[in-house]
Amino acid sequence: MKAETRREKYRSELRRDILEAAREMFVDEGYESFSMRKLAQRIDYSAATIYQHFESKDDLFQCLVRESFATLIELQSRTNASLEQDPVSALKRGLRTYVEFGLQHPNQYRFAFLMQSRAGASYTPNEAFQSLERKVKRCIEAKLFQSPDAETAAQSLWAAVHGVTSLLIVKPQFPWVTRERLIGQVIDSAVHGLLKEPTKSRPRRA
Amino acid sequence: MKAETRREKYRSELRRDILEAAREMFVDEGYESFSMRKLAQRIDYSAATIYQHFESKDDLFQCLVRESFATLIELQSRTNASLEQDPVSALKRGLRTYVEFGLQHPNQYRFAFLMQSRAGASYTPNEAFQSLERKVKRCIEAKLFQSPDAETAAQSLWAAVHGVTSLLIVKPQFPWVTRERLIGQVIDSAVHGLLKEPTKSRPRRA
Amino acid sequence: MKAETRREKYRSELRRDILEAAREMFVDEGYESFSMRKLAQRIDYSAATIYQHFESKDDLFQCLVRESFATLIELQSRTNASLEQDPVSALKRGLRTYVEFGLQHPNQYRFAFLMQSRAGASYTPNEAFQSLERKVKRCIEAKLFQSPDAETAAQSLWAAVHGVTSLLIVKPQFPWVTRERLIGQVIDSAVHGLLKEPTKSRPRRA
Amino acid sequence: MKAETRREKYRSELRRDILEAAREMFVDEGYESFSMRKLAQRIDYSAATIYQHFESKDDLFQCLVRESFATLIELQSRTNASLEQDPVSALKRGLRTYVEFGLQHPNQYRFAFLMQSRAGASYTPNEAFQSLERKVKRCIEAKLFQSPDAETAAQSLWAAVHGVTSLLIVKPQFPWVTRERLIGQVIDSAVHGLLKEPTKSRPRRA
DNA sequence: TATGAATGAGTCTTCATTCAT
DNA sequence: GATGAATGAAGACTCATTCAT
Repeated sequence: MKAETRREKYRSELRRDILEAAREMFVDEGYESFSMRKLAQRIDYSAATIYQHFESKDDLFQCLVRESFATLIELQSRTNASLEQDPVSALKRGLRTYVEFGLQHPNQYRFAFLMQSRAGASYTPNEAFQSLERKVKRCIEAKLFQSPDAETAAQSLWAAVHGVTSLLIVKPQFPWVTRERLIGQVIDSAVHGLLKEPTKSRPRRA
Repeated sequence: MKAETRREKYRSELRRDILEAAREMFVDEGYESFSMRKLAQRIDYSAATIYQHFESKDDLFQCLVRESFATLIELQSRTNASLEQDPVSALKRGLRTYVEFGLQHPNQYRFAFLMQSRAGASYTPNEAFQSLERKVKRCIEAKLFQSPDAETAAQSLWAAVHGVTSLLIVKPQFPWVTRERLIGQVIDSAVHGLLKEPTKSRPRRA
Repeated sequence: MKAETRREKYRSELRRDILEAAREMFVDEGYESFSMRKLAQRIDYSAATIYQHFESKDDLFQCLVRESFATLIELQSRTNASLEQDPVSALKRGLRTYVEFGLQHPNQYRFAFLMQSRAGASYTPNEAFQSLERKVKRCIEAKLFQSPDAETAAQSLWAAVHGVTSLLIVKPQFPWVTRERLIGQVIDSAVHGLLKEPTKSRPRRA
Repeated sequence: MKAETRREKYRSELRRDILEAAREMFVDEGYESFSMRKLAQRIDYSAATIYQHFESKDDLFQCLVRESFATLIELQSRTNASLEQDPVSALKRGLRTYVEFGLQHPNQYRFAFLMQSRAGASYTPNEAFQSLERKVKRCIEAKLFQSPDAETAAQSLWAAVHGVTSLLIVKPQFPWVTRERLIGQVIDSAVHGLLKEPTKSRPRRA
């Protein structure tokens, strides 16, 4: 029994090693340029070994994508959990988390939100979007938004954060202002555009 | 004479065919997965023929990118021409034009803003962006914006419109609210987020 | 008639242009790397035009080789013609001409004397060798050589000059002493090794 | 253990097969015309298999060149070991060994001295030449040569022996006199051409 | 369980050559 | 007589994957 367990533990450790190395390489090189052989070399195992843990290159990649989404969703729900009194702050926090996730997992983000074709659709659980919608609804319930239209609100917010995220990923060489500044401005504008006038505390940016 | 002309016409037609087919394929499969052989097969010519029109895969790709940008830029400059008195309205009009361009030429848009080739760096003529920046500056000169930081303003606006545009293109099956409504909300939020308080005439959306 | 002639003249001029350009390119790039298209480009004609003057790449090349040999043979016979009183000097002159020919037409030389296979054999008219033999015989008739064995003498001389020539061609990057010095030494040794003792005026090289 | 060994043995056998086949093909067709595909076909393996043993066409070629030189050098150094009192005899023996090496390993010789790859420059280890130079220097130290210029002397000797060797290899169908006779004459002439007069004991060849 | 060996299919690209115009 | 267009065949090389050991 114990031996079994030890072996299993070893097995899953190797699996993790593979995933970790693969994640870095996918991000660095993109899906097509990623190669099983290079991965094998990097983790100092034979290429065949990888196939005992993952069916194919695609399988490996999808595992990573699923993991990433799980992370995103968990991050989002954690944001939910920590009930800030202010639903607007909570909303902003969620949006920030979304952007940060994208910047940290650019390849998964690409696959999830920038590609259309092939298996593309299946990669896009919009669970992440639902989390955003929930936060919007809380703002509406608190009568902080001009309009009770949660869908339009959520979608416009999504558009805004997706905009920054994807541009920063796809055009890294563009002469952007500080990431901090840009992301802040986008989120602030998008959220404040939905708020009722008086509630609004405008951001104080130089 | 006539023969010459006919030949030339034929030649440029073939060139167009290649470009059109290539565009679709690049969009469907991404830069790396795209293959000259597959393209050749699709247009029912030998691979070698393509090389009489384009130096290399990369050359072909760049031509498409350039085309896309050219189209967008031309549209933008047309918008510029019609000088509206109100710089904010002009700005909004420009943003709308941008989104509409994307929705009407989704493949061109993809090329310009959603794809990355390996050689990436040099492919980003930001002429399109400059047109936007000019409109922003006019608003700043008219003291309508909170901050004189034209760059941050322009970039945040770009992020917003790029967000809607790309989401609508890439996720057409998502249960969006009306395009009109969504686009309006995004643009309004993004622009109003930059305006000074009093100037602001909030949009009247239900 | 006249028109015909003019046309013919033009035609043969073009033929010459092709040959001249091709010769340079063959020498620069070697047989395999030479390309009809590059040749066409260089002479500012279409590739197809070349095929109206030469059946194939190989035909073109063989024409050049034949020309080269004709040159070599002519050079040799000219050496013969100018009857120097001294048959030894005539012999040496002939050997020198041989080496110089090789260095000036390295690619033809390669094909003639360094390659074995394929059509190789046909490229090697040993007429050139016969010219050498004749000069050797004159030395023997003048009782200047130790042995009356013209064949051995001629072959050993050929070996010597072929040795320098081919080494200089194949190993250009070797740190050779002056070409002049090396060639001189090789020829002097090879010839003097055949002479009768007293006749011998040793070369005075430092 | 045994399995490992067997595998290794098999592996190195295949490596040898590849090398042997490649050598013949390189010799037959020249560097450029040689093709990995054709090689693969000939040894009845896929082209990809070759790449598990050699990095590239050039790598394969270089291995063969190195092998050839190694063989020659080993033979030469064996000659050096047997110190003969007479430096001239030692020199002649060395030259003979050189020629014999060429005749006994014509393909190796071809590689070492008759072929040129595009990347040429670095392929010429002149270690083999140095062995010859050392023997020449011993003659000079013994004041047997007319000139103290070891370089010119050694190079002219190399030219002579290379000349016979390569002609005998490349033109086997030529009506040569006896190999013995020809080689003897070439070496004698080349060496004696360098000696001081009185020392010279002319060869007594009919 | 891990792996070395092997491969078929695929990549981009270049070439000599033909043919209708 | 000259040529643009077109192509099939070939080049080196890489890859994901399978399988016997």
